[in-house]
Amino acid sequence: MIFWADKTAEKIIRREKKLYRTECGLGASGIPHVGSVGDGIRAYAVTLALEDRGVPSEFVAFSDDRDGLRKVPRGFPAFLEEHIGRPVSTIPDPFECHTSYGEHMSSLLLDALDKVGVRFVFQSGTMAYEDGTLDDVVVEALNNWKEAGQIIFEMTGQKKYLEQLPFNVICSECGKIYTTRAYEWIPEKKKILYVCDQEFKGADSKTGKELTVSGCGHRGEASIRDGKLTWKVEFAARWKALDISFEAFGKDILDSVRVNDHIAKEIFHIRHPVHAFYELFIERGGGRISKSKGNVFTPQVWLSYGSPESLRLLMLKRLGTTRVVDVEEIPKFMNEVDSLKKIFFGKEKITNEREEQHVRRLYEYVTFLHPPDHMGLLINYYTLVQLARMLPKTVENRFALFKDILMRSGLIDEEFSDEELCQKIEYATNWVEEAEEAEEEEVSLSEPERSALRRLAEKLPEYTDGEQIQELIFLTAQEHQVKPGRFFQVLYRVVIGTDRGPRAGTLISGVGPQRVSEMIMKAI
RNA sequence: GGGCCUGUAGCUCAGUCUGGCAGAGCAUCGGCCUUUUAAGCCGAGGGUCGCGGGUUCAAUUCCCGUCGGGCCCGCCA
Repeated sequence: MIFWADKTAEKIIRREKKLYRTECGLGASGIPHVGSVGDGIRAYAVTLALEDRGVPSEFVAFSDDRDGLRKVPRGFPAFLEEHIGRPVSTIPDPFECHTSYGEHMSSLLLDALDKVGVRFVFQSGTMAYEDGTLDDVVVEALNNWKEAGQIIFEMTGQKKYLEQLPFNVICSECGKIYTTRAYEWIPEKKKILYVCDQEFKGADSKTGKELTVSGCGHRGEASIRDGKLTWKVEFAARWKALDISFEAFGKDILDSVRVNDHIAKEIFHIRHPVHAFYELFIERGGGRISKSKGNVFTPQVWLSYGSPESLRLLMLKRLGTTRVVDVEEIPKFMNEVDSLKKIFFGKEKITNEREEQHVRRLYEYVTFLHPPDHMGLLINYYTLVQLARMLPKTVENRFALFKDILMRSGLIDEEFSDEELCQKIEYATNWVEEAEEAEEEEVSLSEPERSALRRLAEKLPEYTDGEQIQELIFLTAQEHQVKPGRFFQVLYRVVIGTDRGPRAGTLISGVGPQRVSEMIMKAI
């Protein structure tokens, strides 16, 4: 097997379990970035690979909703400032539609996973602590906290946990989790002594100002359910408690994972899960999105311009290399899905047999191992973008026009459903309206060109036939001593904003001569 | 201070794991609808695979070094 998820599954399956669980952590402290669904999609791919081998598997989405809020996200209400340092599951939902801030955020991610077609079992971190799921592993960690602290120190040089328990208590007075220091573990009572005397630096991303959050000074005694393990041991703890066989992770938490792998072995006496390491995504420009609207690049944004398949492709294709990802990449991935599909259905050949196998398997995973029976619609995304550019949403019979132009130009002749086409048109339309960089190049017109355009605009409404319109354009150009080539270029620029396009007559008769006439008049 | 990714055609990148004539898309150029710009088709040009060494019959691929681009960790979660 040559696909990474299959290789990973082969490794995992040697562990001989009844049920193989894959896992990913879900951040719940901010609006999820498109990269955040990657963990889930990758873990789910491994679950599919395991099931494909006939063993049961499930994917657990573990929400880190007991993590504290460290900064107020851009555009969020100011009252959140006073909640900095508290677990996100105890902070009110600023949108008032969920029971907490944390629940709101993780619901966004779960919604995205759902839309992408990932099946998962949800586990709230807060619940896992509160209902005792993690009791045993917390006790085990705390009983060995000195040793754990030593491991952390040796691996990272961090001295903090030589002196304090790897456990963040939620202060019973002020409710903050990042300002406490747990200094004593009383095994026989299963109690933790702590003091709320720490400082940490949060931030308000709106103002950019740094906020120092201080503890309230409270001293208290906490139970093992009144806080959470620190990340450096928590992963290992939940791997054990939930019996996790696989977890992917990004470069940002590489250190934590290394430590946890070690902790898993030394403290919890389990084999750490099989991992898949991936590089992070970086954003280049972000297009218009972030600039004008202050939007972050969420999975939902991706899914408004691209299909679930395209997003899966992004996440599954390659793990190990840094990728630039922004909205401009979406059309490329849409087209790549089509090209994988072509190869899968044998419409296009790859000479390298190995590569062909890889591509076919990749396509299967892009469909989450449910490839369609028929190839269906293949259409270049940019083609739809161009069409969408000249057929605004308000045009009557928009879908019929799209279809007609595409059919007539022979771009779609395979079997496909209207639904399929409609969906792709919608993606491209959203793309044109929101994501495309408007390249408003001024058309500099010479006098003859201007008068030729005016003349054309006057005559156009009298015509309906594409061929005759084509003829009209040509004659108009000649009458005004404009080179036809130049005139067509000008015309395309005025009508659809590019230098070239489909046969002009067909195009104009499709869009409607009256409409085009108005567009020309407006432009000159 | 520690670590990761990356450098291949004008541009964006495959290919490197598993060594075997250097690839795609876009762009460029030429040709093709009886006069025109054809979201199409056919064809062409274009690369010292960052640089220097090593291993090998053979290196873009493996090893060592080096230079450039970028990122993560070094608070915490």
